[in-house]
Amino acid sequence: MKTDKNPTINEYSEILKALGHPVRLKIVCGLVKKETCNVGTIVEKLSIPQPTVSQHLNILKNAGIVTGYRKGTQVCYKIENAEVIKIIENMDINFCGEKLI
Amino acid sequence: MKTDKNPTINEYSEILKALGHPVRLKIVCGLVKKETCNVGTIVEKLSIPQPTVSQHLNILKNAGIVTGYRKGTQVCYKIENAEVIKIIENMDINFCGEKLI
DNA sequence: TGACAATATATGAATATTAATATATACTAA
DNA sequence: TTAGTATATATTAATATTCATATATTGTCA
Repeated sequence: MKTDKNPTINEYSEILKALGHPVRLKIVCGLVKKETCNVGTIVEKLSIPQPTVSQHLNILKNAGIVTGYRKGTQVCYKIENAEVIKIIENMDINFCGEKLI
Repeated sequence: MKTDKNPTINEYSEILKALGHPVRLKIVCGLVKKETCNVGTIVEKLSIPQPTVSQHLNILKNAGIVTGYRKGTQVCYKIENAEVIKIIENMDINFCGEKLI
């Protein structure tokens, strides 16, 4: 309840909008479970073209949800935002065999 | 954890997408607090044209988030989805004087 | 019934999103 | 330096969203 630094309605709606795409939600759920993941692994697991994945990661980055850090030739992404972890962990998702990352 | 009837990733992304708009998030947060509200009141409180409000309510209805019921000449909306209440109540929103509904 | 109030729907223009292809950049190893 | 791997960015066409105006529908009451 440190109300002051909490996200405003507009900030939350930005976050929810970014999470409101199946590919991005899979990525974020995966990162909540895995802590960290590089781009190539996401590309493989989701079977989506690499530029498309980078574009989605960029949207998540702009929403303040993830950050990336270099690790040699790869870039690893992780969740940046504690609020988002709370939101995701609070949802009872039925993964029904769905593969994440 | 009755995993079977919980929303899937795709269903959740639909919900989050619907919540990912400042006007709709205000409406939903307001309904979580107020239990129920008619269209006219939302129009007044948010100072947004009536058709625009009806359109947003329709999006929320299609996402399974709210339902409306007639009460004489008015239509009252309320939250339909328990998952959504959980999501909203779990968020630490800084309303900073923002008026809801 | 007619008039009015409350809400919904239709339409369309402006804008945004999505996702693919092509290309550029950054790092590593030889 | 060069080649190769990993990732990012640019561009673009298709599609979707947003939001306003105009109009239709539904219910109430005299």
